[in-house]
Amino acid sequence: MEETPSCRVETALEILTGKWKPSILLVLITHGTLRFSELKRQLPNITQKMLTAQLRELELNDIVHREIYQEVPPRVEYSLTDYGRTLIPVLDAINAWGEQHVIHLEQKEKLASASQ
Amino acid sequence: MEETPSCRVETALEILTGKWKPSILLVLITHGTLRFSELKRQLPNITQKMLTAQLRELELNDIVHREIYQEVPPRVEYSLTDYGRTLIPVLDAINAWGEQHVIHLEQKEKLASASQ
DNA sequence: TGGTATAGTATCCTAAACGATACCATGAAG
DNA sequence: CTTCATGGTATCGTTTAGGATACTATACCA
Repeated sequence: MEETPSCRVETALEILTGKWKPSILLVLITHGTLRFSELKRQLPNITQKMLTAQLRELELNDIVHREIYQEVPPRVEYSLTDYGRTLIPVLDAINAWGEQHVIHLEQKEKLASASQ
Repeated sequence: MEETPSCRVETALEILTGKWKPSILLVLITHGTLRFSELKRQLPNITQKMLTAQLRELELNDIVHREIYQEVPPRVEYSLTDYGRTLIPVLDAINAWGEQHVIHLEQKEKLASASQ
């Protein structure tokens, strides 16, 4: 456990990467509190197993709060923690870069096909 | 190819993730131009295969420039492109969040062991 | 008595990422 | 004519991520 910049970047990226974590976070950011089944409805192709697993990891890192209501059938609600909300600017920065990267790649394509 | 925020975030994250890409980028940011062997020296545990593969991907995405000199033994130099440098603020944001996240987790640990 | 809803686990399988190791081409230096 | 350095490929095996599917507990409702 050294304290290099690349180690810190990797620590942060661990939280954001995985096939589903960005989508889960964005759904929670835009919808606030959601129960498990609602979350699943917003992510049409995720399996129950993956949704559970990713939520557990986010919970372990204090990003997501899990509230269980003792009812039958069960009700479990997920939301961002205050701490989790500190990720929003980071996601925004990544989103902004990704947005213009798509444009950058399109222009590169155009140049490549024009020069043929 | 839809244009959702989560798709853009994932596009950007594809470039940053992988076991070695953050380290490679940070080495190139701090050292400027490096030849293959120097890059490898800075990343003690990477295999030649992985270094080559990751550099090729970064090159494809226009992040890294590869300059071949026709000499024997071969000389190949890698550096960030101008475009690649636009990633630096993003990496900085991720790094800053990762830095305080390490602290956050330590404090959580402390609280957990104190309450036992 | 049996079906329904919710939020999961458990088990097995595939595909992709990653790693270890061996090999290759070139020309200069000895 | 052999050796060395560089910047790679090729091949194989392992490990991890992710997916498909089946199963579970609980209480209510018909």
